[in-house]
Amino acid sequence: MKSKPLWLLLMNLRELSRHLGLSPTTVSRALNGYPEVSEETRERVKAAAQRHNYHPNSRAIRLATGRAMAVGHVIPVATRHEMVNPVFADFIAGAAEVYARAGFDMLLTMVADGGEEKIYRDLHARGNVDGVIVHAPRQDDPRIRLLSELGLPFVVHGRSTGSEIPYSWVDVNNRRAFQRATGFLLDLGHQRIALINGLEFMDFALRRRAGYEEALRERGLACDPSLMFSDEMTEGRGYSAAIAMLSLDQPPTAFLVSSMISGLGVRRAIEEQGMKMGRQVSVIIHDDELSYFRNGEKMPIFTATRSSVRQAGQIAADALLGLIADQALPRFEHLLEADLIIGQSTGPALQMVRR
Amino acid sequence: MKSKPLWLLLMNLRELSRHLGLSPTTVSRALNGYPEVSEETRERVKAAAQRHNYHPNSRAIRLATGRAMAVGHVIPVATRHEMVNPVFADFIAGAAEVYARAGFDMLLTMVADGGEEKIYRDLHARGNVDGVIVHAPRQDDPRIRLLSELGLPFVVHGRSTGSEIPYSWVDVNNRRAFQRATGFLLDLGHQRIALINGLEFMDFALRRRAGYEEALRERGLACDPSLMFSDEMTEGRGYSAAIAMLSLDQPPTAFLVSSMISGLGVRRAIEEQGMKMGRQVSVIIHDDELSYFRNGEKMPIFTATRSSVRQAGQIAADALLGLIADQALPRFEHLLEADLIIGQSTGPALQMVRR
DNA sequence: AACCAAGTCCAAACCGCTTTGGGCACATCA
DNA sequence: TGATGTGCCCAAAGCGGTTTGGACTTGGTT
Repeated sequence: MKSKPLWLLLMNLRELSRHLGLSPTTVSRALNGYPEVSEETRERVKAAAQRHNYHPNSRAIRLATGRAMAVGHVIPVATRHEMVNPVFADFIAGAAEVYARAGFDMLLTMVADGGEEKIYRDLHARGNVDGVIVHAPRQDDPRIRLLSELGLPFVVHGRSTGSEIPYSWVDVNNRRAFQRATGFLLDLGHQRIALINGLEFMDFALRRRAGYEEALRERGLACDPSLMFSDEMTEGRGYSAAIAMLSLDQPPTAFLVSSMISGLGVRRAIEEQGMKMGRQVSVIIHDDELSYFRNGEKMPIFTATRSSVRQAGQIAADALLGLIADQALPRFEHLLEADLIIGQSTGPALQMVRR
Repeated sequence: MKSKPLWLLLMNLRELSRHLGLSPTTVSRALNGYPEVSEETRERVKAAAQRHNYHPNSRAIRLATGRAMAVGHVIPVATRHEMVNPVFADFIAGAAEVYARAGFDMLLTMVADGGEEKIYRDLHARGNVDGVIVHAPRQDDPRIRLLSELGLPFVVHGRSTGSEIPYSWVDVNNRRAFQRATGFLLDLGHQRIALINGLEFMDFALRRRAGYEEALRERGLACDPSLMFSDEMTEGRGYSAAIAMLSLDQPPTAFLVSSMISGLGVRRAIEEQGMKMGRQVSVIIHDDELSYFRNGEKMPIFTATRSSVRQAGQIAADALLGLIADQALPRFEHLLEADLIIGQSTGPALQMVRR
C-alpha cells in the first residue's frame, strides 16, 4: 500500500479536467450527459477523454453514487457430490448479455447448501450488489423471506410453492409441460409411464410431478410409485433408474425424463437392453436447450418439452435491472410455456410381453 | 439519488466509533488487526461491531485501498452456436472456493469471440478487478501480450504454444495424456485409432493431437486424416463423426475422444451399429470430472485420461491471488498429470472384417 | 532531572468520483 | 432601468473507509 500503484498513472477525472482547463464538475457532467454544459464543451470533453484514454474509476463511482452496479448470482452447490447444475452456465450466459449492455457486473458466488443466508446478508450489508438472482428455489424457500426483509431486490428463477410473501420470478410452466407430455404418451397408448425426475425438494421437480400425476388422474390411471424416481439429474442416475425399471415385472413402455442429461442415461439403458428408443420404449425429456446438448441439429432426437434456459436468464436479468432502477415497480411474473417438440424417441405403445 | 437510501441506516464506521467514544481511525485499526491499539480496546471494538451488526462497506474499502478485491473470469462464448463449454462451470466452482476464503469477489464476463480485448482493457482501466483468469487459450493467444502490457496479473488455464512472453499457467499434460492413451490402445493391438478432438485452434486440442501423433509415430504408424476429426465437443458432433468413421471401408477399431460429452455421442454411434464398447470397438475419453458426467460411480465406464478441472480451478485461483498479493512473484507454472483410468470401454483389438 | 522509546489514540488528508449550492454573464421582460 | 431568468461553469462537500503524521501518556535510562 506504500509504493505508488501503477494505475495512478491512469488518467483520472482531475487530470483530465486540468488538461481541459475545466473543473472536474463540468467534465463529469459533460461525460454523463447532464444538460448544464454547452454542447461545444461537451464535445471538447468527449474528445479529450477519448484521446487521453480516460475511463472513470468504477470503485469511485460506486462509492459516490451508493450503487454497486453489480448483481449477484448465488449458486447452490450440492455438497453431497459438489455438483453444479449445467443449466446454470446457460442461464448465466443469457443474463450476462443483459448485464453487459447495462454496464452492470455479474458477481458469482458458489455456496454449499445452507450457507446461503450468510452470503446474502454479507452481499447486502457490504454493498457488493444491487440485487440478486435466486437460483434453484425449493418449496417455501427461506431465501425469499430473507431477501424481502433485507430489502434487496431479487428475481427468482423458478417459483417457490407455499411462499406467502410476494416476489418476482421467471419460470417455465413445468406442471403444464409435463402434463402435456404425459397426455401425449397416453394418447400414443402408453399405460405404464415412468417419471425420472430431479430432486423433489426442488420446486420445479414438484411441479413436474404434479403435472404428470394430474395427466394420469385425468385418464383415471393410478400412479405407480415403482415408476417414479427422483434424484440428481446425471447421466448415471438416469441410466441406473431406467435399468431398474426396465427389469420390473411390468416394465414401463415410456419414460418422462426431467433433463436431457439423465435422458442420455435412459437412452443408454434402453439400447443396452437391445431395444430402440421410439420403438419398444418411448422417451420424452425436458430440453433446456443447453449449449452442449442440442437435441439434434435439424431434427430433434428426443421428443421434448422445450424451453430455453438462456432466454429465461435474459428475462430474469432484465426484470432484476428494472427492479433495481425502481424498487417501487410492481412485482414481475413471467411464465414461459414449454413447446412440445416431437422427435424420434416416441412412438405408439407396443404390446410388451416379458419372459 | 435523492431519497435517502436504505443502507444509510446500516451501521458505518463513524457511527460505530461514536458509540464507542473512539475515533474512526482506532476503530478501523482495531478491526483490521493493526498493532497500534491495545488488546482491551480491540476486544471492546470487536464486540461492539458484532453487537451493532457492523459490516464495512466494501465500496469504500475498495476506493480507499485502491484494490478491487475481485478477480475476473472472462469466458469466451463461441458465437457460432452460443456455446459455453461445460468445463467452465466446474473450473469456476473450484476457483470460487478459493476466492470465497480469501474474501475476493468473482466477476464473470461472457464475451463473444473477438470482443475480449475491450473487456480486459475496461476491466483494468476502470479498476473492477485485481487480476483475471484467461480461459480457453489458443495458439499464440494475443490476450497474453495484452495483459502483460496492461500489467494486470493473470493466470492462464491452459497454455499458449508460441507465446514468446512468459506467463503463469495451470494446465494438464495433454500431450502426454493422449500419448499414453494412444500407446495403451496400440498395446491392445489397435492399429486404426480415431481421434475425435476439440477445435484445433484451441491449444489443448493441438497438444492432444500432438500426443496422439507422436505415439503413432513411435510405433511407426502413419496418421490417417480420415480418422482425425476436430470440432465442438458436443454429443451430436461426437455421434456424427463416429458414424461417419464407422462406415469407412477401413473403420477404426478404437476412438480417442477429447471429452466425456462427445464420448457419449461416440458410444451412441457404436451401439447404434449393434456393437458394444470395449468389445468390437474401444473408446478412451478425456475425463475432466465434470460434476454431471461422472464416469461411473464406483467402476469407471470409460477408460479415460482423468484430471479434475475443478482442482485446476483451485490451483489457478490460488496462484492468481498470490500474484495479486505480490506482483514480483516468479511466474507460476503448474502441470497436472492426467491419470489413465482403465474402464470397460477398452479391450483387445478384434480382427474386424467388413462386408 | 532530562531524555527516549513504547504504547495508544486522534485529526486530517486522502481515494476518485458525484452532486449541491451557488456565481457570473448575458439575454429577456416589465 | 432594474428585475428575472437562463445558460454555463465552479468550489466544496459529500460517499465510507484507510493511512499519515503527530500528540499525549507512561515507564525506563542515563
